[in-house]
Order: sequence, then C-alpha cells, then structure tokens
Amino acid sequence: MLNFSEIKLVHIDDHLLFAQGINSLIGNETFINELVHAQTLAEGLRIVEELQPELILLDYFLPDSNGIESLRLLNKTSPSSKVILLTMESNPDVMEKCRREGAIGFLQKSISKKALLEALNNALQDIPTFPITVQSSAETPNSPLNILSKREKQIADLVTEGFTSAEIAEKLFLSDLTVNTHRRNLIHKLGLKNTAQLVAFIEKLKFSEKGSGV
Amino acid sequence: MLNFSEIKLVHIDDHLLFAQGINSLIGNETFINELVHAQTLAEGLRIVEELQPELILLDYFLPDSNGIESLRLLNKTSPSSKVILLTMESNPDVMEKCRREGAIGFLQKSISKKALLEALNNALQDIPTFPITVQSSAETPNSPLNILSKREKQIADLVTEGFTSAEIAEKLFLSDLTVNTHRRNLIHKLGLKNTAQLVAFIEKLKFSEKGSGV
DNA sequence: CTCACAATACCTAAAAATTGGTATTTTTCC
DNA sequence: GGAAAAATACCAATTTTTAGGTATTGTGAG
Repeated sequence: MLNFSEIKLVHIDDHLLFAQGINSLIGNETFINELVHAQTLAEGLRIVEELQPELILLDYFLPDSNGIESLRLLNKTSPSSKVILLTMESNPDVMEKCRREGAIGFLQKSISKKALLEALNNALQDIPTFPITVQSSAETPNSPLNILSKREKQIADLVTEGFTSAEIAEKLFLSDLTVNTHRRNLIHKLGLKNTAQLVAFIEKLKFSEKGSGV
Repeated sequence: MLNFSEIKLVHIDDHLLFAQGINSLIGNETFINELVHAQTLAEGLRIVEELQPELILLDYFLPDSNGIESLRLLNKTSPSSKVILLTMESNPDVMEKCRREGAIGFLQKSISKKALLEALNNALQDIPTFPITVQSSAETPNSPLNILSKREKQIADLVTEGFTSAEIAEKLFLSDLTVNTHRRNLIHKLGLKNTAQLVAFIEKLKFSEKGSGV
C-alpha cells in the first residue's frame, strides 16, 4: 500500500450506522488525515467546498439527490476530488452512468475493508475501481458508441431521456451552445439524421447488448 | 363459401413461377371474374388504377418497392381495394406494420389453396386474415399503445424511424399540418414531453413486449 | 514538446418541433 | 339516426433543433 499523507476524505451518506462503520474501519488509517461525514448532499456540498478533499465516498441514494445528480454537483464544487460511489446493490447501467459522470470507483456496501482501502488507494493514484461482474452495456469492446467521447455519450444519454439542450446545459453546467455542438458531432459521428434516430439507436443498443454478458 | 360475382383480382409479384401457380390455383374459381398479374409495383399501380379491383394480392418484396410503401401507394390509387400481403417468411413486426397500413390479410406463400380462398372470401366480407402464431408486439391486449388510434400508431412508427413531419406527410399523402396534429395528440395521450421521449417509449415497448409470445 | 483530440463556446440562419387554438369531414358504434 | 371518436386541415407564435462555420483551452499519447 502506498504512502499518502494529508488526505482528506468526506463521506456522504444518510445511514448513520453505516457511516459509523466506515469511520471505525478507516478512521484510524494513517494516510487519512481528516474524515468528515455528511448526512445529505446539501451538507456534503458545503463541506466539500470548504475542505476540497482528495477523496469523497458517496452513497448513491441520498434523501435530497441521487448519485448522478450528486456527482455533477460535487464535480462542479470540487473538480479535483475523486468520488467513489457506494450502493447496496449494483446495476451495471447505473454504474456505467456514474463512470461517465466522472466517478473513479463504484463499490457495493458489502465490500471488505481490504477492498475498500484498495479502492481508496487506487483512486489517489487515478486508477478506477469498478466491479467487472457484468460487462457494462455501453462499454462493450466493439460497441459503436466507442467512437464517441465521454461527454458525447453522456449527452446522448440525456437526450434519450428527453431533456432539451438547455436542460442538459443546466445539468452539466455548460453553455447550451456547447451542448448543441456535442449533439451535432455525435449525430454526425454515428451517421444519423436527427434526434429521433439518435434515441432509437441508443435504445436499440441498450437491448441488443443486454444479456450478452449477464 | 359465399357467392360473389364480378370480382376483379390483381396479383402483383415479380416471381413468374409463383404467379402462374396462383393463376392455376384460383384462376378458375367462379367468383373471380378477372385475374390480372403485374411484375412490378409500377405496373401494378397502372393496372389497379384502371381496373379498381376488389382484391389485390401483393408480394411483400418487389423489385421497385417494399410492402409498406406499396400499400401506401395502392391505397392512394384505389382506396376501396382490399390488399392481402404474400410473403415467404413472416415477421410479426412486419405483419403489424402492414395491418396498420390497411392490409386486410397477411399470408405466407406456403399457404394451402383452401386457406387462400378463405382469406380472399374473408377480405371481400371485410374480415381480416392474419396468422396468430405470434401475438403482434404492438397490439398486445394491455399495451399502452392501445389508447392511440391507428393513424397515431402509424405516425409514431415513422417518427421513430427518423422521418420529419414533412416526410411523413408525403409518405401518407397528408398535409404536414395534419401530421403535426397527430404528433401533438399522441405525445399528449402518452403523457410524454417530446420526440426523444416518444422514440424511447416506442423502442422500449418493442423490446419489453418482445419474447412474451414467441 | 508537439500533435491530435476532446471539450468548451460563440455567431448566424434555416428547418423542424412544439404549443394553443379552431374546424370540417368521415367513421364507428350504440 | 345520432353521438363520439378519428382523421383531416388550418392559423399563429414560440422554442428547439439542425447546419454551416470558427476558435480557444486543456489533456493525453508519442
């Protein structure tokens, strides 16, 4: 295990019992200088803004947000912090979305102490930690989506969910002009014609690539 | 079997051998007054326009068109003619589309003489003849699409394929204003927001209802 | 250190979709 | 026959998307 010092870690989770567990598990690790807990995303954002921690452990389900939205806001508040998601049960699609939102890890809460520490160390070295139980549907080696950049995939997803460019821009803290550029590029890259074809393309992929690795 | 007289039938099929087979099978039936054969859709349209036949037997794959486009053009040329599709192999989705395009029957070419005559008689009495091997995906008893009218379903399909309102209007011989009205109504009926959500909705239905009856 | 690519953002103009109406005709059903 | 639903079509205004550019900044690979 590598040697880091002065590492600040913020744990955002509304389950107090689990938070205490985390605290007793890794609170005494020498490489962790500060371990702060928040019960809501709002509280977490305040703390993260002040501390600018190296690491964030984030519960996927929070009373005032979900993992995807939380990732966006945390990234906005502290772009340099590495965020590792914690969930009770893992869905490959959810995991994939988190990866696209910039999470550096995705762990189930049933994980061992050893594995958790490994994930934290990995994160500090910029090494992602994602379970490989199920090949993520959209990251299949030969998926047509691989010609798209991360941002483009992310925007393709949001378009498919029915958001307009202005709404997507707001979510991702971008100019709607930027979102338009990405939309144009991704439609062009995929050889498509318009939004309808893009959505149909994405939806078909979801289903055609589903079940292959499960 | 009922008694019809003066029935004109046009058979449009590029396979001459099969056309001869049809001719020898039903050419001598007393209820058929005239049986004309065409090898292409273009030729078929000319003949149909002139004859205004009661019945049309239509091959799904033609050198100059496919079943869906052919149905549209035939319906435009002679709205009162009943069209029965003939295909080598039947795909339930294709069948469903033909039904929506106004076909009154859908038969495999491997059908028996008896069944063919039955389908013809049915058609003359306005009774549809469709194989029930697989429950059609979009006509499932409790499909959310059942709140849509035929036209709306048809337009929803075309939107999902990426056609603009203007293109759909041209295909269906409608005003684009009409197509816009249908689009508005169907999005509203389904409680959706925009084209992207409509396409996602339709695509998801295709997959969620698939396999249930196969 | 470049070179390529990704991500960002802007301008302009045209095309398309959406919204909110209304209205007529045709079909379908009781 | 009469009511309801479907299909058709129009007007007008706004929003959104699409298409043609350009340009700057950051980042990762070689």
